[in-house]
Amino acid sequence: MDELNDQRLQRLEKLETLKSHGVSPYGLRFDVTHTIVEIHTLHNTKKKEELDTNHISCTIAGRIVALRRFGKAAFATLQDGGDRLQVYLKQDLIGVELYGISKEFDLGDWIGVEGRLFRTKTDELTVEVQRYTFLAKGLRPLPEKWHGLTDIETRYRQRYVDLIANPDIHQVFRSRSQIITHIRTFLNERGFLEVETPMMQPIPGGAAARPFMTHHNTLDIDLYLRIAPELYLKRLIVGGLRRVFEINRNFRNEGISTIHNPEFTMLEFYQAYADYHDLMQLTEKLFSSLANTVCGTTNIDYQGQTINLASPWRRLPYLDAIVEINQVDPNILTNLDIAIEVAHSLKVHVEPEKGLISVLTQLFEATVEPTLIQPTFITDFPIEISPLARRKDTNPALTDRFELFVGGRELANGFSELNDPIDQRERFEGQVAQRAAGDDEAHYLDEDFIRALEYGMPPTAGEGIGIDRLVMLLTNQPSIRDVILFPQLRPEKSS
RNA sequence: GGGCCGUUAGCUCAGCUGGUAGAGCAGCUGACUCUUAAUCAGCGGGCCGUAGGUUCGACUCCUACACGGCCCA
Repeated sequence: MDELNDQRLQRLEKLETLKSHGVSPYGLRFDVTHTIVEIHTLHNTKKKEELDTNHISCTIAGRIVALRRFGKAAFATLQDGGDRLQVYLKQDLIGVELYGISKEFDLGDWIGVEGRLFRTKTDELTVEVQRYTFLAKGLRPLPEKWHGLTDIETRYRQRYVDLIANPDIHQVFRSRSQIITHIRTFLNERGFLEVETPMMQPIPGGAAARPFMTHHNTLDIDLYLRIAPELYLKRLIVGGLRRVFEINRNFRNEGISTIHNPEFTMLEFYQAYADYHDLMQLTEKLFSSLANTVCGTTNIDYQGQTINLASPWRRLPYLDAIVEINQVDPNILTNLDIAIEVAHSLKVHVEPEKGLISVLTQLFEATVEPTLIQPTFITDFPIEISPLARRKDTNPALTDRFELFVGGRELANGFSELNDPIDQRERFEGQVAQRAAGDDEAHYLDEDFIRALEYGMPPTAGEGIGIDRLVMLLTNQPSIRDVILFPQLRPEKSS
């Protein structure tokens, strides 16, 4: 428990004062006629004279976030859903008794008011209060009115205070909801079926990542929180669902950073009879329609950079990108020694003992990714790092796969799915060997998934899009914690 | 895991080469019936992140730890 500071004690006393006057500090249901934003939308354009001749009554509710008293009159600012409206209390209008009780108002209290709309001398739209009622007494002081709450730790730990003190952030989370709604509509219109697949999986599959583990007592089995829904969604394609998608949480037991939260939201969708080229086009359409809906333009600003999401986007093969962007000897792609040498000259930390592909991957992450500011599809990933993707017909060492980068970050990953069960088994066995060699991010062998493929999966393309990073991009937020309401932190107290 | 930075009143922040802890907002008392960072007069409020150490004396210097941020691996 928090210490009882003087301001809390004073508010607890006010609570008793209210009760002694027969006023309940915590109200029951309250019928509002308008939200505050509705008042603004309906009446913002109405002039002073119009409001004086046509009485407009309303009943609204909100939290007191500013209070200015003048003896026998007072102005209060109510905040509701991030929007604000001024109300005016006058002793002459509401009577000595009710006005007297309003002296117990504190910043942070919820009240409901009934009254008439008018404009003040300074032309501010205001409710002239005829009646008011306490809805909830606030016992803790609010952050300062001018600077708001800036302490990042408190903002994340006590998001409710952040939402009170910094109403601007409401828009970020409204945009987040709008984005997800738009995606659902976009996919529904194209015949995709929304499904839900297990969050608790006996074999965590579909990605290279460390899982969280839990235990089911009755079955007495260990289960993993999913790192991806991929293998389950493809089982549904086998079953004939044809077009499916899922928007839900994935869990990865890894580091936390401005672009990583242990639980994060992923969209995955699968389309039978399609290939990765189809998905690239679909992704361009989805992103530009999202940008138009959320930002009103496809030319968006992200942290000082202008990003143009209008299609078409650049497509660049993975290996070419490493050579082209670094302007280096193409022989790095086939010769480990040259690759190591180049990595050293570029001051990129690599682990040569893990082989050529690992060195190239590290080179790619360090030197290519940060340069991909404008939307770019990197294509044709090596087979070693794509164990679920279809081989290229033209080059069996590469896959029909792409990753989308925007603002220097990976936002999406898609490919033509591997639907050959024999090849899939070999790929899994390669992963199992890597796991045995100490790679704890390598994929597990999922026998039931192979069995499903043996029933036959039509040619299919599938893609995953990181929703949190997408929201960061479209709302211009620098950290994933700014688009997740309750980001993961260490507990406040050790006890 | 490593480096750097931060942690002082409810909030936002000062606090010098070590010498009794400061402001603004918020709060309390009083005045004020159109204010909007209201104004005016007065008053309270501190485990200076935690634990050690150095010192006559530590918010200040040192060490460890906790929590957070940024960067790197």
